[in-house]
Amino acid sequence: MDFDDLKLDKQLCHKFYVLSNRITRRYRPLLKEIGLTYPQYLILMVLWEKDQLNACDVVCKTKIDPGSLTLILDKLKKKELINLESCSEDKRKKIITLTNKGEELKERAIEIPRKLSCELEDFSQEDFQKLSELIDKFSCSLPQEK
Amino acid sequence: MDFDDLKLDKQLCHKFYVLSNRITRRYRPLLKEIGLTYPQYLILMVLWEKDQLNACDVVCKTKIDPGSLTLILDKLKKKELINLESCSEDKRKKIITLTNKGEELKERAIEIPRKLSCELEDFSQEDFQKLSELIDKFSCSLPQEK
DNA sequence: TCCAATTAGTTTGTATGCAAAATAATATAA
DNA sequence: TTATATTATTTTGCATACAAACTAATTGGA
Repeated sequence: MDFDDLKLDKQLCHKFYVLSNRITRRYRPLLKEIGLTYPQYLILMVLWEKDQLNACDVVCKTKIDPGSLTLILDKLKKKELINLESCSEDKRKKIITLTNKGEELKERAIEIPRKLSCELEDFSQEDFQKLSELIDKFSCSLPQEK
Repeated sequence: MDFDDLKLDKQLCHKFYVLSNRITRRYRPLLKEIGLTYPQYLILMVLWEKDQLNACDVVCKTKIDPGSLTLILDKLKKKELINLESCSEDKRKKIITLTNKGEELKERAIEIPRKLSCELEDFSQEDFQKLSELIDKFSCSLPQEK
């Protein structure tokens, strides 16, 4: 029988696994300077774009697991970067709002993508664009999750 | 100031984060059928290609964190899929070997990449190849880690 | 030869990712 | 209206990912 399909080098999944972890590792020291982890950074990014979201919105945008989100939000609250309150119209919903401190962190965070993009060597804007598009296309070609 | 660089949609890192998790999630039910997690599957894949590796080799190939590897290997041993023994020439090294049961699992595992590749719609072999190449190129353009 | 690197692996503590079950509140259909 | 379904979030338990500190064994250089 032919087992070539089981060779690690051929697995796109493994390339994603490796690169995703490696990218996060790249962010880590920079994020540490402003006291954030990567998922915490994701959450703040969506809030910096549009403040006052509920947990569900954040899950939708960041794709962070809902179960994990609860814990991470608690941590962001403890760091006084966000406020949490339940929605008066729909008490199931939890409204997330940036504090001043959270809003101000944006100024320092903006340096992160800038620093990191400078690190890339021999990877052009066009490559970047193309890679981005292919990932989106691949994403769309995967079966929907429920 | 311009904060466009902080928009989530523009972050390649996030695309990787999302897709990598999504792919792993796709594997999970199939792997569950043969009693493996994704990292466990990675380890077995390298052993199926070449049996009798030490922990360091496995780290190199799979890029699994060394600290995590210790635990995962213990679990694979508990499932009687591998044997662990220390190398006689260099006692620091830990030799990993497939058991018969571990070797036999290959037959069932081969179905996994086959099933999953069938799931992709509108994503051609050429796209696949191109994506794979771009990821490699991107990978190379990242600064080396120590 | 002997000690200072270096290498291979382990341990510890923190932070997710995730499935699945559980809660609580709201929407909906009969 | 009322029982049922759905939605939003939390909880629980397990499995990594990772930095950092640590141990043990081996290598290399003075």
